[in-house]
Amino acid sequence: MGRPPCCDKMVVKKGPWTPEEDIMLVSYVQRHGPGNWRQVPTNTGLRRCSKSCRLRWTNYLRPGIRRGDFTHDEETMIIQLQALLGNKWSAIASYLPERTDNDIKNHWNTHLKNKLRKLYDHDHDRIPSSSTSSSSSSSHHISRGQWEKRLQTDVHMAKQALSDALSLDKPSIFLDNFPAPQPTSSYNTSTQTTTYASSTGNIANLLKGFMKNAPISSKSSSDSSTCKTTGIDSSEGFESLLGFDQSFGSPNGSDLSLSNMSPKESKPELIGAQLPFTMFENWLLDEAGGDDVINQRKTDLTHFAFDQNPDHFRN
DNA sequence: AATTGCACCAACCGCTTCACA
DNA sequence: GTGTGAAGCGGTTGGTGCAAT
Repeated sequence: MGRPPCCDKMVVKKGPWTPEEDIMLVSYVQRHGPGNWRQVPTNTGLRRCSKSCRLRWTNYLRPGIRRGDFTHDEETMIIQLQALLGNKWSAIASYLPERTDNDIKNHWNTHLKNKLRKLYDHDHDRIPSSSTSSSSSSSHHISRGQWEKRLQTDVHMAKQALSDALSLDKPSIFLDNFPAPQPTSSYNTSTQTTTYASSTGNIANLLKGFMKNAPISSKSSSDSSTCKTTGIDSSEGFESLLGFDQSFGSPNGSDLSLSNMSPKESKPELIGAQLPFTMFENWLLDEAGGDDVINQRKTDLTHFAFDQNPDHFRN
């Protein structure tokens, strides 16, 4: 016997939220705080699944969410974090506190993934197929094996750079560019009171839209035009975004430098904060095995020299 | 002007993890 | 240790708007 549904599917409303519903939810959360979502439909009269309420709050109404255009720096961070973490959107979102995991996921799926694919397809086109020997290939052609090896190297270098960043007794380029992860969906209740008081952005917009009697959610279009204005269309532009050298002269896919990141974007209040062992460390060290191996790896990583290949930190 | 195809993104679904009795 | 409900998470879907034909 399966788990009973979280709510009566015959009664709950589905589909886009109306401004009225948003206001009901916002006012409830302002009074009671987020959490206990099960009670929200009952207490607010909203004919919505508790899950839907939580999602609406987390992904849209929650204060502190920045919507609209992803900056170049944000895109760079997402790409690099995705390469490191995979599709762990909540983990990635923890490094971009103003963005929701859903937003990042959508942006990745609709923009960044396609750009990466184009980039790699472009390179694939220049790679002789494995069945046809590349004995006569020109100098800028590399074999499929070489290409795959370089990809592996990219990932390896990224891991090394990251590990170095996690070395606590050494200044870290990584730390300067990636702020400590922040809790995302699990809303930080210790700060919520003040945050509610200043939850001007989303709620003000919400009310503005409500006053105009215009749906606010549907495409806050000016917001969602994201890459139409800022997107990098050419693979050449995307190279610069990634720091890739498309000719694979060096494995720049591991470039963790975000030196062009503005102070605002790098969230200076977080820089230098001692990182607790996070999922990054766990992820790295999980692979290592026993404590001896871990300690050895940390020692090794401490001596990893970033200037082995200055290209890694080129803009 | 009508139709079609595509991009975008909010919201949903179902599985997993967490917390607690 | 086990069962149960709540919350978290990632993949997917469906509605909307816009551009191309």
